[in-house]
Amino acid sequence: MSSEQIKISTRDKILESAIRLFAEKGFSGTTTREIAEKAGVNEALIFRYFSTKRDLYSAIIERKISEEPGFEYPLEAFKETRDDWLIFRSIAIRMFDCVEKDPSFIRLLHFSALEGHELSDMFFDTYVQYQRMLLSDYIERRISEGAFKNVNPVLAARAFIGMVINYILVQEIFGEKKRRKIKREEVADTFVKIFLEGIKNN
Amino acid sequence: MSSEQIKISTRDKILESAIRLFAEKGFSGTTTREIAEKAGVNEALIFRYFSTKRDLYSAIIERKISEEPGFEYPLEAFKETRDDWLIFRSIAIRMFDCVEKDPSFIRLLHFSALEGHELSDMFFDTYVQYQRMLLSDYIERRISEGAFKNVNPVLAARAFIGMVINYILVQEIFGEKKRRKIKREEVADTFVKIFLEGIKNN
DNA sequence: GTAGAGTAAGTAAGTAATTACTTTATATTA
DNA sequence: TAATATAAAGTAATTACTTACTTACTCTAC
Repeated sequence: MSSEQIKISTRDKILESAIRLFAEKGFSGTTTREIAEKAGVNEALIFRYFSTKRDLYSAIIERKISEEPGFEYPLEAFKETRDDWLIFRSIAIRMFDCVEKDPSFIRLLHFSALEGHELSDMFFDTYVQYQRMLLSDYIERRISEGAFKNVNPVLAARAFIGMVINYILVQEIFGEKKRRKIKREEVADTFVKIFLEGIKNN
Repeated sequence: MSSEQIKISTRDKILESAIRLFAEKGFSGTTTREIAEKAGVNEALIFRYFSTKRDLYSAIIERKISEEPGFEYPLEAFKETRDDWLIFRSIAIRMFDCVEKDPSFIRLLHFSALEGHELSDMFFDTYVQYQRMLLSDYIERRISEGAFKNVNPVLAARAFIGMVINYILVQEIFGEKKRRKIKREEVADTFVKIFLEGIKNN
């Protein structure tokens, strides 16, 4: 009870290293031997836990889908607050946080889409569609309240998410990370400012 | 001189089918046998024209880099016009056009970045960086003229490009293409409206 | 407590298929 | 004649995946 050793199961070791490798080099760029080496287990064990390499990949995506949603929002805030600045800013910051906490996530998402994995749609829906829906609902309400201009709320949501996601994508995948280093807060503030000034009435 | 047959060289046939396959399945997801089959040439010929598979990939990226820049702007317009609406709208439309004309382009760009090809940086610079620079220069000038708010011009440029690119990306790579079908013009108008209203003074 | 049985975890070696790439010998064309 | 193409066969390495076997742990019976 006192000195409980944290024993990482073999299954988890395999999953962990597979996530990192698939995120780094994609499905067909990663070999099961590499995965086993990185996990420090025998290659044959992979196939004891997962019947095929593709199965392992699917297990990873399923796990990512069911895991803490990464950028989960204060949902109540969406319904009670009308503090646009706070809401949009917190969404942007939350997206930055999510990617910083789990850098393999965005690479996995893009690899699985490009490589056409069967679960990539669900992956996409869980994160992107859901988020977009929440945001466009909020925008729609603000339009009907007369606070926002009368624009297509889905397009407006996509505009805002697009700014942020694309910024992150360029940093993470196109490796601009190291070159420029603008503070996240400045980025978020600028984007929110442009967007809100652009959509607000008056 | 009269009945000049359009003879597609073997090299071009190989390049052509390799572009399509690499864009579809990535570098490590594509085999040289497939490329040869699709091109209708013998597999051995690939290695007569390109010493390795990697070489072929590089040749493709180099070709895409040197090719007509896809979305080339009316550069003079940037310096002479002050019609913000026209400029931003034409940029957005031009990006839509480019991707529609050559759907493999955006997939190649993303695959090469994810798979970490050595030329992917140059690829990125040629298209994204250059375009961003043009746009941020324009924004900077408009700020100094007092037409735009005083925001970081590079961030503003990235905000606008991000909206459009992300929209395209989701349609093309995450396959939302078929589901929704909003007219490009409506998308462009909405984005430009939000952006310009957000950045303009008064 | 210990023998033994049952089960899970681990391993080395090997499978057949596929990979990028080569070779050689034979056509076709300019 | 000389470059360019083809087909077919073959290379060594690598691939995903399997096999047959050993070890380690756990539970039960006495």
